[in-house]
Amino acid sequence: MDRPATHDNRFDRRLAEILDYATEIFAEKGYDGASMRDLSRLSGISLAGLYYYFESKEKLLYFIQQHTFSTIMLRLRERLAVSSDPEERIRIFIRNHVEYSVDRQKSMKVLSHEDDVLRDGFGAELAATKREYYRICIGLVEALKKADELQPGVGTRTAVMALFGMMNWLYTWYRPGVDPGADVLSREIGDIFLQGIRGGNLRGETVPSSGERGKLSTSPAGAETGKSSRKQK
Amino acid sequence: MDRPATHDNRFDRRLAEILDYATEIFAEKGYDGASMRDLSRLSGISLAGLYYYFESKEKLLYFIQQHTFSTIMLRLRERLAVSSDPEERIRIFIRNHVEYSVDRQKSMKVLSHEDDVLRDGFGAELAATKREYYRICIGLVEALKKADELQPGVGTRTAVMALFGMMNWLYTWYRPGVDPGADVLSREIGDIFLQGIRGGNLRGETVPSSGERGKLSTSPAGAETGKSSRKQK
DNA sequence: ATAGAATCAGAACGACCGTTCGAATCTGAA
DNA sequence: TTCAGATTCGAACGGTCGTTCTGATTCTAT
Repeated sequence: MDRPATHDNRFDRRLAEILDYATEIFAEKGYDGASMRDLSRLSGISLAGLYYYFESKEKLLYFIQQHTFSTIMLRLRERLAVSSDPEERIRIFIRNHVEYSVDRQKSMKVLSHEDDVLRDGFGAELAATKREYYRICIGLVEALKKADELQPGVGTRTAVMALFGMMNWLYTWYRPGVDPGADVLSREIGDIFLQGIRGGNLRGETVPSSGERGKLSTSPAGAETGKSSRKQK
Repeated sequence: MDRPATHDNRFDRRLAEILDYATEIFAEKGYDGASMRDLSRLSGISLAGLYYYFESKEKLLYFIQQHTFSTIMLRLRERLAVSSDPEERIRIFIRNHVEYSVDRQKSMKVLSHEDDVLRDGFGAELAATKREYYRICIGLVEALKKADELQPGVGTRTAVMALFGMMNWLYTWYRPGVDPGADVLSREIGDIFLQGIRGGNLRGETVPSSGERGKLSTSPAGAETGKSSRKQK
C-alpha cells in the first residue's frame, strides 16, 4: 500500500555509498590533500554527478564526521543504560569507543585527524557534541573517584585526556589481524586507565601535594574535548 | 683567529628563522592547507626569496620534522645515561617527551599530525628514526617488567602505544597556563602508565589468560611507531 | 671599492583545485 | 508508449597551487 519515497531511499543509499568512498580517500590523503576528482575516480561517479548528492566538499566532511560521532554517541547511551556500577560504566565507555575505532578505523581517522577543518555552522555543532562526549567521560571518572573514595594523584581532566589519547591514537598504529581484537584491547586500555588513576604500586609514594593544582580553572575558555584550532585558508 | 664560514652561519640562522615561521603555519593550517604564499606573507620574505634557502615545500617539512625528532632523541640519550633504574628510566623517557611537547607544541603538532605526508627518501629516514625511538621505549618497558617480575596483563606493544597515545595527544588539548606544567604532567602520565601496567587494584582480578595473544607476530610487516600510511596525490 | 651573497618585485608556467551549467540519459508511473 | 522528473555527464570557469625565471637591487665582508 504505502510505498513512500522510493526516490529518497534510493538517494540516501547512494549518498551513503559516496560517503564511504569519501571516508576512504579522506583517510588516505587527508581532507585538504584529497580532491573531488579523486573521489570521482574512486567512486566511478562523474565529477558533476557527485554534486547532485551534496553541495560542497565541506559538507561532505561534515556528513562523515557527524554520522560517525552520532553513531558512537547513540551506542554509548544504549550501553550505559544497563549498568550503574562506576567501574563497569567506564569500561563500557572505553569498550564502545575502542570497538568503533577498530571496526571503522577510517571513519575514526577522519573524525580525529580532520578535527579542526570545519568552521562556523558545521564545526560548531560537532564541537558541541564533542564537548558533551567529553563531559560524559568526566562524569564517569568522577563517579568512580567518589565511589572509591580515592584522593586523586592525577587530575580528572588530565586523566580523561590521557584516556582519549590512548583511544584516539589507535588509528595511527592499529592493524587488524596483527593487534588484539577490540575486546582484548578494551580490557587492556581499561586496565591501564583504571589501575592508573587508582593509587598504589608506586615507588616513591609521593601521595600528597601532587596534581590538581591549587587555583582551579582560572581559564577563560570552556572545557574542550581536545584538538586545537586551525586557521582557515 | 679562525672565523670559519661566516656565510654558513648566517645562512643557517636565517633558514632556522624561516623554519620557525613554517612550523607555525603548518601547525595552523596543516601541510596541505598551507601555501608558500602564506609563508611568504608571514615571514615577510618574498616568494622567490624563500627558494634561496630550500628547494621545495616537501624539504621544508622534512627539515622541521627531522630537526624536531633528532632534538628529542639527542636529549633523551643524554638523560637516559644518568640512570639505570628501570622505573626512573621510563619516567625520564616520559619527562623528555612531554617536556618537549609542552615546550614546542607547534613543532610537535607538525611532527605528529603530518606524519605520513613525506614519502620515499625523506619519509624513510624519519620512519627509521621513529622505529628506533619506539624500540627504545619497548626496551625500557621490558626492563621494568623483568625487574618487577610481573606477569603482564597488558601486552608490551599495546602498553607502549597507549603511552605514545597519551603523550602525542597532548598537542590537541594542552593549553599553557591553564593545564599543569611539564613537570606535573610528566608525573601524572608516568603515574597512570606505571600503575597501569603494574597489576593490582582491579575488581575482577582476571589475572591469568589475559592479553598477549598466543601466536606472536605472524605479521609480515615490521613493528612501527604508529601512524598509518597515506597515499600520495 | 668591490666581489659575491642575499633579496627583491613581478610575471609567468603548467597543473590542479572546487564548483557550475546545460545538455543528455535513464526510470517509473500514466 | 509517453513523458515528467530523477539522475548523470562532459566541458568549462575562475582561482590557487608550487615553482622558476628575469633582471635589478641591496647588503656585507674584505
